Parts: sequence; C-alpha cells; structure tokens
Amino acid sequence: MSERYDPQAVETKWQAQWERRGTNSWTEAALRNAKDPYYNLMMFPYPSAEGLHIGNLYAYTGADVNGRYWRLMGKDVFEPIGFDAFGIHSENYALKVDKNPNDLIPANIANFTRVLKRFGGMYDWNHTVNSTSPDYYRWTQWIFLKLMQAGLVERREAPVNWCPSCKTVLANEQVIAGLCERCESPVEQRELPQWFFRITDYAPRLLANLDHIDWSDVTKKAQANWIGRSDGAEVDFAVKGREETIRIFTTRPDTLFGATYMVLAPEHPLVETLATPEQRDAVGSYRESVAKQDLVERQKVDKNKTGVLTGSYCVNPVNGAEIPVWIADYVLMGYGTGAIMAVPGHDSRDFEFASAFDLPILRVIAAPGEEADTPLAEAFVGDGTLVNSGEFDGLTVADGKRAIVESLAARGVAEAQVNYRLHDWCVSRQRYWGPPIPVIHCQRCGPVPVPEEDLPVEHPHLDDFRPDDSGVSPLARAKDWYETPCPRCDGPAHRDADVTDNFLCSGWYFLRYPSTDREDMALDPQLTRKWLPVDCYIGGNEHAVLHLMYARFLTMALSDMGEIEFDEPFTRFRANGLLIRDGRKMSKSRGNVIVPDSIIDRYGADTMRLYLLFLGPYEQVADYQSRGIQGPHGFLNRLWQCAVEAVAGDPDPTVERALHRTIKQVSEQVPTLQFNTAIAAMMEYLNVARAGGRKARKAEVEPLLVMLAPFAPHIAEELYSRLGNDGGLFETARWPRYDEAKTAADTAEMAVQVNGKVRGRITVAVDLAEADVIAAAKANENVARHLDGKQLRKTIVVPGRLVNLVVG
RNA sequence: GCCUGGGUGGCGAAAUCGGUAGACGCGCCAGACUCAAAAUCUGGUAUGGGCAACCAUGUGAGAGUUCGAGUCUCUCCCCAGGCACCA
Repeated sequence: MSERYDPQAVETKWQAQWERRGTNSWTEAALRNAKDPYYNLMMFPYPSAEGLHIGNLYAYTGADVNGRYWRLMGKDVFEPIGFDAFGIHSENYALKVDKNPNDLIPANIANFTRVLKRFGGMYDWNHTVNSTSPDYYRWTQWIFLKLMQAGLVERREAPVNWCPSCKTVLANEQVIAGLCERCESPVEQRELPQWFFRITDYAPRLLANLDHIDWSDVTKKAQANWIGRSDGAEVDFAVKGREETIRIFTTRPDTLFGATYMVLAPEHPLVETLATPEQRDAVGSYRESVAKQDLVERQKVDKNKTGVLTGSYCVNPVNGAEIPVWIADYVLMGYGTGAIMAVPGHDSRDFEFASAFDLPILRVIAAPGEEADTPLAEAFVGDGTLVNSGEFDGLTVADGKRAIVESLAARGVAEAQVNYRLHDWCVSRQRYWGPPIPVIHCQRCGPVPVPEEDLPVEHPHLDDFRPDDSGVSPLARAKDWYETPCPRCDGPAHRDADVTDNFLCSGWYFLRYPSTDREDMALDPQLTRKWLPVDCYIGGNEHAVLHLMYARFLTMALSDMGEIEFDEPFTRFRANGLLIRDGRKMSKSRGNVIVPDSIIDRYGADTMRLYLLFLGPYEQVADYQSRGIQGPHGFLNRLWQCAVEAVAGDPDPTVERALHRTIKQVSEQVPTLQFNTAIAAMMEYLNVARAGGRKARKAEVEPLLVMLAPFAPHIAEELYSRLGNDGGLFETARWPRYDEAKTAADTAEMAVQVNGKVRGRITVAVDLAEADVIAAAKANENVARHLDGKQLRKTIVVPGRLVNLVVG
C-alpha cells in the first residue's frame, strides 16, 4: 500500500479482514453466552430496484456509529440487518417494468447486500431476515394465528379504504390526506368483508406507555396525536314519536342547552328509519352523492357544508326542546357514534352549517365581560361560564361538563365516555406479493384457521399476478392452491386469497433476528430473553404511526399471550432527520438523487459516513450539499499523513490537554447522537496536534483513531495497525478515557466588559483572586479609557470567563 | 385550525442551568509550490466606517426582565414536518 491515503484499498482490505475473522458476526452459541448484550437495530430496507437510497445510509450510518461506539465501550453488540421484500411497493414496481417479483427481489437483495457491505456497516450477516422467505413468513402467519386465538382478529364487513389504482384496501394509516400512501390516488370507500386486528383494544396502553419509553419526542407526539384520546360523554336523545333513541358523542356536554339540531352521518343505520315519507327522496339522493365521493373530496375542510333534513325530531334531554335531525357528510360514521348534537354557538363547524341552513344559534357560554345575550358573530370556543342553561348557569365550563353529565347519568340517558381516533388495523390486501392469510373458508364451518403444523401456507407462483377491481385477490386464480379441503370437516373449502399487509411482516422482524437459527420455532425463549427488547432503534420518523405503532401493538399482544416477557419492543428510539439535497427533497423526478456507489467510488465509504454525519444535527433535517464533502475528505487525508508520520515520545502538554478535552466532548456527544459536533471536535484536535507542521506523537494520535473508528472504521483500523497494534482495533481497543484534571489549563483568557460591552481581554492564572482579576481588568489600556472619569458602581466576575465593570 | 421542530455570516452550522456570538467545515480572497493547471500547504474572511488602534451595528420582528439576552417572559411573522369536518 502506498503512503498516500487510498480509500478503496484500505476499505477492501478491512472488509475482507472483518469477514475472515468474523469480527462482526455471532455464532448461535456466542449469542446465547453473551455477557453484556446490546441490541442495536436499524430499520430493514425494502430492496428496491433503484438500489439503496442515500437517505437509508444516512440513518444506517448514525445507527452503526452507535453500535460501534458501544462495542468499543465493551458491550456485546448485536447489529443485524434484513430485507423487507414483500409488499405493494415491490409489486407495483414489478408491474411497472413487467417482470415477476419472484425474479426481481433476489437480484435486488444481492445488490443491497453488496452496498451494505461496501458501506462498512457492522452487520451480523449470520442473522439476516428476508420477509419473502418461507422460513420467515411461516412465522408471520403463525403470529396471525396466535392473534386469532387471542381474539384479536376479526372478519368484518365494513366501509374500508379502497385504492382504485392499487386495487386493494388500505389501512387508515396508509391513507395520507385522502390519498394512497404508495401511489397517491384518491382513496374510495367500499363495503367489503375484511380481516381486522383489534389494535383499538390497546389504545389506552399504547398511549399510556409513551410516558415511560425513551423515544424521540416528535415520534411520541405523533403517536399520541394519532391515537387521539378525547374525553367526553355519550348522550341519548329520544326520537319524537318513536321508540328509537339517538346516541351521540360530545366533548362539550356543558353546551347541551345550546343544541339546536342533530346531525347523523349519511351512513348511520338509523337514517333509513328516520327519513319521513316527504324527505325520503332527498335523503336517498344525498346519501348516494356522498357515497360517490372519494376521501379527498369528503375530507376537504374548506368546502361548503351540505346536508338534508330527515324530517324527524329529537328531544333534548336537558330541557325537552324538540330539534330537527339532519344528515350531513361533515359527520363521520367512523368516529364516536356517527351522530352529533349540533351546538352552532360553540362549534365552528356547526356554526357554519347553521348559517348555511338558517338554523338557530344560541349562546350558552359567556366569556368574562360578556352577557348572556351578547350576540355571536362566530362560534365561541373559548373558556367561560354557562348561561341560558337553567340550573347550571354560572358554572365554569369544566364544572358544567361534570354537573350536566352527572345529572343526565342519574336519569340513565348519559355516561362519561373516552373516545380514540385510532381505528382497528385492516390487514387484508387483495394483492399477490405478500404472505397468504392462513385461513380456509369452508362452506359448512365458515372461516377456519390453518392448523399450525400446516404452516407455512406457501405463496403460490403466478405468472399473471395483476390485481383487478373485483375485490378478490389474484391468488384465487391459482386453482390448485386455492381449492383445498376444510381442515376441520374435510368438506369443500377454499383458501383465503388475500395476503397480509406488509406492515405485519415488518411489525415483528426485530423479534426474529436472534432466533434465525431456529427452524422449529419463531422465537427462542432464551435468546429472546437475553437480547430483547431492543436497546436502541434508529430510523426515519415517517414510520411514527405505521411500523412503530404496529410493532408496539404486536409486542403487547404477544406479551399478553405469554410468548414474550416485555410489552414495549424498543427501549430507546431516535428519529433521524430527513436528508434533503440543496434545500429540496430528493426524488427521481427532480433528478437530484445521490447514488451511494458513486460517492464511495470517488471518496470511499469512510468519507461518505463522516460527511453524512457532519452535515448538521442528526435528529433534524440535513441538507446534502455536494461540495461540502471536501471537508471530511481533506480531514481523513491529513489524519493519514499525520498518523503515518507520527513519532514516538511523550505527548506535548498543550496537545495532551486538547486531547483530554476532545475525549471528554466526544464521549459525551456520541451516545447522545450529537455527531456533527463530535466530528468538529476531532477535526479541531487534529489541527492542534499538527499545528505549525509539527510531527504528532503516536500517543497523541492513537486515542483519536479509536474515537474516530465508529465514524470511519476502515481508515481507523488501518492506521491503528500501522501504529504497531495487532489484532484489530474493534477486537482489541477500548474507548479512551479522559482525566478531568488534564482538561484544565493554568491560565484563562477573560473578557472585560464595561457596561456589558467587551472592551478588552486579559489572560490571567485560573486561580487568581477576584480582587487581582479586577485589578488586571482595570489595567487593560482600552478598558481604562472607557472607565476614565466615571464612577464604578458594580463589579461582576465570572471565574475564567469574564469581568463586567458597571459605571454610571 | 391543532400539534411538533426550526429561523444565527455568501453556505452547512456552533454556542441555550443567561456570561467573550459565529467553533468546525464549505465557499471565497491572498500567498507558497508549479512552465502552467490540478492537488497540497500557509494566512485571511459577520457587516459598515477607519491606514491602524479602535468605533458602531448584528442571532426572524417588536416589547420586557437583567450588570449582561441567540439563550428567559410576552405579542407577532416566516419556514419545514405531522394531524385535520374526530364532534
């Protein structure tokens, strides 16, 4: 190897070395016997045909630095990787290029593996997961069956989200502002029998546990927001002249006296009954027009309110007032009871509707200074006291809520109620590329779970796997596979032709990694106990309400079934920021995508890793600006020169002080993921160590190499061995320690302020008495000029930092 | 509309238990090496004024607290992300 830094040669050499020595991988026995386990996880990629995205590598580099750091701290670090290869994303791409995913995926995985090795991740290639492999999806199906046994799976005919382009149903989480998450088509509503996981059973726990897991705040807030707890009450309104009552949900029972009409969702089951003969036609055509809307249209907040009268009237239980019942599309069947009492005086949507249809608007809350008859120009939603509310007048909003619910509850027409926005997880997909749902539909027995010993239900190979609009999965076309006898009665039956949502595959992969050597069970109890839950998980926040929510739910469910002993999968989660390019999102259509291979070819993986983490704070948006890569590249070149020319001898005191300060800072900042400033500190230290062209001492360089090793593992290994160390840095070295006493200097430069403005600087001994510091400050020429002829009123000394002389 | 982040040089950013604003890096300028260029190395680089010493201004806007505010308080504005007719 030449004396010049040659990244390609160094990186090839050390990657081969690690592989040969098994530096990063575990045997099954070693996994079982690990003394101080640390499970370092990153989100397994979807192996696209375009290749690994630099954004993935941004996340992986940070996570890998964390894993390598803990390894140097002496932990037994398990850092697995795998491939999330089932799912609509892979299938849609295959359709686009007119190939079969069965052929595409293996090639993509091979390409991803190549780049992941090239980038220098500390991956254990002995424990990988491929979600499309039968020895993985067998256990995905097993989890489905387990959930079924636990009563957490339901087959329901319900209005579901249908993507007309992907031709499948979608979970709520996969609908972004009314559009399909994958193809951005407007999503329609369809009534179809589907499989649901009862994640809503876990809503209270999913929310409550957020308080005691160490996760990024943004992620926790997004989850809390998505779960969407709201406290209120359900109230029954009698229908005038009929037996039925309408149950509504409200968070504002204090405004019951202000209810001037009722609204049902157009899909509400009572609509048929309540429509009077005169209104029947109008109601029918309104329901039809609503049914035709896609979600984008229906969810537009700024469109004009529409609705029609049913012709029926309800009786307000607080005062006996008779109020008309309307139907309108601003009330949703999927939330609460699908019916509301409308209080236009104190709800802006009701106000808008009442204004449009000329309905009465009553004030029942008054802010301080307002009278009971102060007119309302808009809905008043603020705090205040109750007015026009009979015996409840004068109560605060909070007291009014309590008192009114109590009084109605005593009559049996209301009860306090908590609602969640979270919906049950619709998991069936009418697509080809996923694990088949392990259920057989028997003409006599109905849906029958596939017996565990018959798993996996192998995914049949189809040449024509194109989805259609029928709502039936393409798998039904594989007749030999589809038609099968009932496992219970042996009568005629067929398999469930749907596949499960890809998020079921990714919802438990981290549980599997330690157990991949086991073919006879999903989770080895001993290994699971040793390695899980995950110590640190790093990944993009776009999965806050998708993957991360589902993984938590599945973990809780498996925990309740006794399959595992913890109910939160990730002890610590950190969301890395989004990687953008020159201020804009990277996308193929903009043509501003960075291809990792090209960066590694030109600068090497070490420079790329260092540069990605030097861009800015890891947990915030990072802007990739191509020209900036010169900085870290030059740094590694200077480090190379400095290290190969390093000489023996004791460290210079100035350099040694800088070293101890650097170790202190980097040791504090790496575990908290403040990578950019940790790198800056190491750069600064190198500048000190080679200042004025001096030759650095080996003892000055070696600790720097160890600190840099998580960031730039290849060059660190090479230089470490060139300094005369055998056996490999990651196998023999330990994270350097600093001595607090050696971080301190004898003298300090202090700023001298006069009335808060810096007028001079003095260099004094750190232990100089305060009086002497003040004297030295006054002696400064420029300071003296500013003090001249003025009365000194006050003196403030901040030891080692500044002196402020206040004059009047 | 609600919930998160964030707003600091030409650019990416540092510094927030209140204490020298701009560390580190990019870019730019000058110099060295070179026939020349690239690469590399050295020095400079917030803005305005001044030969300089220095002076004034400066962390989205405005007010406040303080000896002292990028940092704390109040009122706004803007950008990014999430949620959104959720009653």
